[in-house]
Amino acid sequence: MSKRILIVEDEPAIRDMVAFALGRAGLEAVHAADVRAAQDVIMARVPDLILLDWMLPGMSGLEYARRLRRDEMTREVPIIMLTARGEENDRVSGLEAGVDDYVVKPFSARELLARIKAVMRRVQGETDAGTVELGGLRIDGPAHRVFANGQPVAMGPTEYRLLHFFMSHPERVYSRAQLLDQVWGGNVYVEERTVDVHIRRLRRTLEPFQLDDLVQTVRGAGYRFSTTP
Amino acid sequence: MSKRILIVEDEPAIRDMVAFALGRAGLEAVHAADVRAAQDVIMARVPDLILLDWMLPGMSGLEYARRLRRDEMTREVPIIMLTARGEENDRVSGLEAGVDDYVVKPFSARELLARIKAVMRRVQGETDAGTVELGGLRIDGPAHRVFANGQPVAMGPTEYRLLHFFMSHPERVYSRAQLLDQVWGGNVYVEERTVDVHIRRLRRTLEPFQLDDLVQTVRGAGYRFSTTP
DNA sequence: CACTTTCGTGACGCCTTCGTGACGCCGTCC
DNA sequence: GGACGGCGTCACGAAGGCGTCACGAAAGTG
Repeated sequence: MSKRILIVEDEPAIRDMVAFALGRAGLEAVHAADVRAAQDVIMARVPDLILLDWMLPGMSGLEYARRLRRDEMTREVPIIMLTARGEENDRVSGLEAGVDDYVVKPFSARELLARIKAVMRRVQGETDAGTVELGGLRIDGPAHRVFANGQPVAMGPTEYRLLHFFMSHPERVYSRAQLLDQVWGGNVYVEERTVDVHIRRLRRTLEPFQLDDLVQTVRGAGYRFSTTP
Repeated sequence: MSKRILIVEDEPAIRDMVAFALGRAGLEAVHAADVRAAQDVIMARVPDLILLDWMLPGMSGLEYARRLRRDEMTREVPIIMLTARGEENDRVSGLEAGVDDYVVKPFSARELLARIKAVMRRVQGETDAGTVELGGLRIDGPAHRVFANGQPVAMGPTEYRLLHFFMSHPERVYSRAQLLDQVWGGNVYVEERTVDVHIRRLRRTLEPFQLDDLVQTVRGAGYRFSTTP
C-alpha cells in the first residue's frame, strides 16, 4: 500500500504539477479543490500527508489546519502548507498551529519532494490507528471508549486524550511541555503543573483496576507509559 | 540546564540580533564568527542546536553542515541555516545534507524563535538516537531508561546524564572540568569534587551488577568509561 | 620512609521536584 | 436557573537528589 498524499489546492496548474511530481516519485496523489471535498477524501481514507494551500475557497488554509489538528482522525497526519512569498507573521502562526513545514510558491518539484520526504521520515514510526490495546488497557478510538481488563471505564475528555496519546506512544518519556503540545494542542497557555494534576486524575481512574502504575514518573524528565515497571 | 544555541555567523548585526532574541526567550546563545571558532565552542560543550550562516569565511555553510553530520559528536544536533533569498536548488541540497530547516534573511526574531521551537520539539520526539548499548549496559534514550544485563536500573537524573555521556564517548578520558561542561552544562558553578561524588553514586548503582569497574579513574587526569579494565 | 597530592566515601542540610487535596470558574444539561 | 462535572491553579507536604564537607585511604614524590 503506497503512501497517499492529499492535495488541497484550487489552482489547477499547481495541482497538476504536484500530482505529476508525486506520481513520478511513486506516491499516490489525491486531489481536492476545497475543504468540503477534502473532508470527503479523508472520510474515505485518512491520507499519509496533507499538502494544504494557504488560500482556499471559503476557509483559510490555516483555519483548516487547526481544524485538522483538533480532529481525532487527522491529528497526527503531517501537514505541509503551500504559501505565497511573504507574510512572515502568518507563517509563524502556522508553525504554532502545528503545521509541519512550509513550501513557498513558486517551488520546484524537487524541493517539494525533499520536504515531503523529510517530513515523512520525521513522523515515521508514529503512525497511529484509532484503537490501541496495551497492558490490560484497550482504547476503542471510533467509539471513544476505554476498557480496563474488559471493564468499561469512564473518564473526562482530557484524561482520555492523555491516555490515548500515551498508549499510542508507549515506552517513551514526554516532558510536561511536550505533553501540553501533543495533548492540549499546540499553543494553549497553561501551567505545566496542570499536567501533573491530570496525570493524577488518570492514575486515580485506573487505580481500581491496579493499572495506575502504567503511568510512570521520570524525575526531572517527565512521564512515561510503560508496561514494565 | 538551559538550552544552548550556537550561532555561526560573521555579520555582527545579525549575530547580535539573534543573540538578543535568544536571550529574551531564555535560551543561551554562543557565538562563533567562523568554522574554527565554532569547533572550539563545540569541543567545550556540544550545543543543543546550531544556527548556521549560508556563507562563511573559508568554507560554505553547507559544507560545514555536512562535516557536522559526519562527526560523531554533532551528528544529531539539529541545524537551521540562515540563507539569503533565492537559490532553491541549494536549499534542496541542504535538506538532503541533513539540515533541519531554513530561515530566509531578512527574518524576524519571532519567526526564528518559532522555527527553533518547532525543530527542537520535532527532534525531541523523533530521535531514536540517544540509545546506546555497551558492555552489558543499555540506555534507552527515548524511554529514558537504563538496563544492566537486561535488568532495569533506577538512578537519579545526574547519574543518568553522566552515564549517558560516558557511554556515548567511551574509551576516552575526561577531566572533571570537561565533565562539568558536558554533563552539568556550561555556566554552573559547582565544585569539581562534586564530580567525584556522582562518579561514586554511579558506581554504587552499578555495583549490584558487577559493572562498577566500567567507570575508571585516571589519576591526575579524570575519569574514563571503558569495557577493558 | 616521611610527606604531599589525589581520590573514595559517608554524612548532612538545602533545595527542587512531585503528589495531592481543595477551590473557584465555566460550560452543559435538566 | 440550578446542579453538575470537568478543568486549571494554588498551596502544602513529602520525598528524593544534589552539592559540600571532612576524614581517611591510596598513590605518587623525594
